[in-house]
Amino acid sequence: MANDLMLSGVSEISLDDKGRLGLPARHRQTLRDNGDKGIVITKSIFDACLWIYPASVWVGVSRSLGGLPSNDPFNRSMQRIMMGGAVELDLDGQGRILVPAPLREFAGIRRGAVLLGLNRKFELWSAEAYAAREQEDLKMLREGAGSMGSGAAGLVL
Amino acid sequence: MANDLMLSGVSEISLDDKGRLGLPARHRQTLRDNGDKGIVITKSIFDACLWIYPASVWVGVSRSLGGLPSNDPFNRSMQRIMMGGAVELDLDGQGRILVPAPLREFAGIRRGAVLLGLNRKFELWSAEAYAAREQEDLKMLREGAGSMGSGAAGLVL
DNA sequence: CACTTTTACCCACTATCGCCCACAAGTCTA
DNA sequence: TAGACTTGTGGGCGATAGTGGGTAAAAGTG
Repeated sequence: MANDLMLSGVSEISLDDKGRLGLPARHRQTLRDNGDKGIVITKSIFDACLWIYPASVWVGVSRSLGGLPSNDPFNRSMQRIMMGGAVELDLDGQGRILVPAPLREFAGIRRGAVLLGLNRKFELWSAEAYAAREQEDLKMLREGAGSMGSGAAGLVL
Repeated sequence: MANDLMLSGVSEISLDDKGRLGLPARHRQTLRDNGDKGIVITKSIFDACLWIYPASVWVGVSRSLGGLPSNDPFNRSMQRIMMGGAVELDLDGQGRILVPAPLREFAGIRRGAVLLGLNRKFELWSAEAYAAREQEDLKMLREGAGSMGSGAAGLVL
């Protein structure tokens, strides 16, 4: 069941010269268990990184996106970036995907990359961008812990 | 029952060259009694240390994290650090776990480490970082006892 | 229609991880 | 006090995951 997916974990991955990215074995396993054969890769609307969805999750996401009223410019921007950037891909025999050049460029990914499991999707960062992002995240968390965002203040970690 | 867990105590542990960490026997026993076979290790959002959750506790934490609205940057940072960092591991035959290299690096752990039981989870520190942290903790407590943090003022210790 | 570029599939190598065995030191018991 | 057991640590080895490269088909372009 797609809603039970719990993707997580950092992986340092290197793309080869052809732009292929090998999905870590544990994630391949998770996707298989979930009945997913394909994945959808698209642009993040928040950061210079890519979002990678299991195909079964993407259908729900794209449905929600498509259902947004398009009189709102923000919605139109979101649709253009996410729907427009979305490419459906299958894994090759070695469990790899070819990340399309425009998307690689969008995220500044050359060779070193970092793949983050985030519940229902993955985020793919260039190694450099991720290192910077991690520092920013930590800074924000450590400075702003007293004024936590919506819903987060009551979390018991 | 996961909510009854009462992990406590400090242990000085040394990781071997492969990055393996042997969980102290008394904690292994506690986890067994609790019906936990796996553990989840992730990054702390507050300090340069790692959080180690029994798998049964983690499911609740990750569900809470995943449910946070992602339009808030603070939430996204939290999700990226905690969900993104989270790796599920099983103990090997000797009751050890292999701490993934990116996480070891995050916490600056090389060989000497300190494991703290904190109710529902563990904190894993590098020996040096923990020594420094302990000094800071004591300093803060002695100087700031009059202005205790949220909820602590009324504590009967 | 021919040529160039890209992509998909196959094979192959190497570093790493997971599992097993082994030992040393400390602790409890008889 | 001595022996047996438990616990913490080290290391070897086989399986496999991660990466690189070649080749043939397909698609795009002039």
